[in-house]
Amino acid sequence: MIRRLSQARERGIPEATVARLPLYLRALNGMSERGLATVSSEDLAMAAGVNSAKLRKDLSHLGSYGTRGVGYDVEYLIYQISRELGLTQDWAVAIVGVGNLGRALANYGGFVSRGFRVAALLDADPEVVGDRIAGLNVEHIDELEAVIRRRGVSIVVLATPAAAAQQVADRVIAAGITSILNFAPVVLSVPEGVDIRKVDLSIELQILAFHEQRKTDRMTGGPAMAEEWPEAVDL
Amino acid sequence: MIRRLSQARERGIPEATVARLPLYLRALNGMSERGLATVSSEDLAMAAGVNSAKLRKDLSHLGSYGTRGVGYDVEYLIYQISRELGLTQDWAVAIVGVGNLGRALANYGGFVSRGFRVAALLDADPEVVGDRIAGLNVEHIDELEAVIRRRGVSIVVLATPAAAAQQVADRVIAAGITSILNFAPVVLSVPEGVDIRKVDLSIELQILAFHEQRKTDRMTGGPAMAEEWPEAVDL
DNA sequence: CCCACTTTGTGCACCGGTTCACAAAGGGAC
DNA sequence: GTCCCTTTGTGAACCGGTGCACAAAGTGGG
Repeated sequence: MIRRLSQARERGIPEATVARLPLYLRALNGMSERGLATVSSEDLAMAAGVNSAKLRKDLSHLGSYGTRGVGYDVEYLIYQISRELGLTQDWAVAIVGVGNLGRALANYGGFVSRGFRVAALLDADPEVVGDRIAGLNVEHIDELEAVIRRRGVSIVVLATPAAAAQQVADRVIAAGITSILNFAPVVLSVPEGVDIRKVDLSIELQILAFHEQRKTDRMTGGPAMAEEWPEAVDL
Repeated sequence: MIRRLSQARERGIPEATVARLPLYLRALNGMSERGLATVSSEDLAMAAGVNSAKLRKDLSHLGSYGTRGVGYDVEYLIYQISRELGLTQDWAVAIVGVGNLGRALANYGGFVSRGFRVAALLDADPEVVGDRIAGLNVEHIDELEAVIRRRGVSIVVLATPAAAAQQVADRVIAAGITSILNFAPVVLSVPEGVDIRKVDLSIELQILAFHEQRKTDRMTGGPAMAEEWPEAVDL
């Protein structure tokens, strides 16, 4: 018991590990549904698409929850990971910006299934304010602070146009929010202590394009180094 | 000229660098619009939200495109990064799965602005096949291989339900696709040489929740270690 | 032409994360 | 109780990436 605390979760779980816990959780939920009682690190790692040594080290950061010679108890591990991630509590999420993406997010089932609940939708366009989407009334952005307070919102999803994102971010931060998921293609500047995660669809495609280009270059006889850049391009 | 090739892009740009190039590109485009001719690593790094040494090292992997004492020529650097990322060519993208998310992606402006063109929408549901979305006819999934060939699609975006994703992935890979952007919450298993990038909205929220929990724990007098897990939980 | 100033490109030390490989621990058979 | 088998938990080497700090390279003024 003392041992567990000492070398395990005492202080901080590596960021890389935190990012993989949801993956393990999903795999475990699948196993739970299929009625599996225990699982080895080998099998779970396979299902989550990672190396088994990495999985074991990740889990060791939470504590010593496996049984040597047997594996991990599926239900118990689900509970432990859920608790560690804070999914045993209910998180109220507000989505700001109800365009195509905001609508898609509001209707996305994956949120509710975990501990997340879309508690508010907000937009600046009077045209959409008042609309009913995914069982919620779209409220006006002027109500932002009031809505956050009233509904106990603690995570905000930004799905606004790029131009509005920083401004909205400033307001929600002033209202006490410290966790933001940003879909707008801008670099937000935020004070110390505020967590921002960014999802950028266009960037993902650009990374794919880079690799795809490399692959096709290779096909067609290697990158055409010399002619690739005409030597004297003066601008 | 030989020097540039020797220590620079000869072989491979670090993955971490590739992931940041789109960021730099966006910042540069903003500067170009505002009429800036040159920019220092300090300013560009600021705009992209990274450390200036990192920016310089990243750019040095592409070649030696700056001028000491001056900075980087904005237009020239835009050209070089675009070319490196393969954005000087036109990429035909197919979106499979025209639910809420697929629709949002089809209408998302960020794609077209870079070298990406949504060339096809496909779905299995006869209800939506034939619909016109973002100027495109939704085609039936049975046409997948034919559409990929006919339209010269080289990147596929998966926005299907989780249950269908692996099956669709297998088909597009068999049809010769080697770059996939996956929005379905599953771990796809794919052969060597196929690039998968994954965007998972629910995972991002879970990571935020983890940090948010830590923060609020700290507020309320540190994590309640002892009582947090009742010692003997036997399952 | 030379000097002072700016800014790049990079060597180097450092750090977080990954992977290997194995000792420690538990289960089950006899 | 002892032995063998399985599987965890982790020490240690390794690897990619980060950031400091500075030499090299270029600009502009006098």
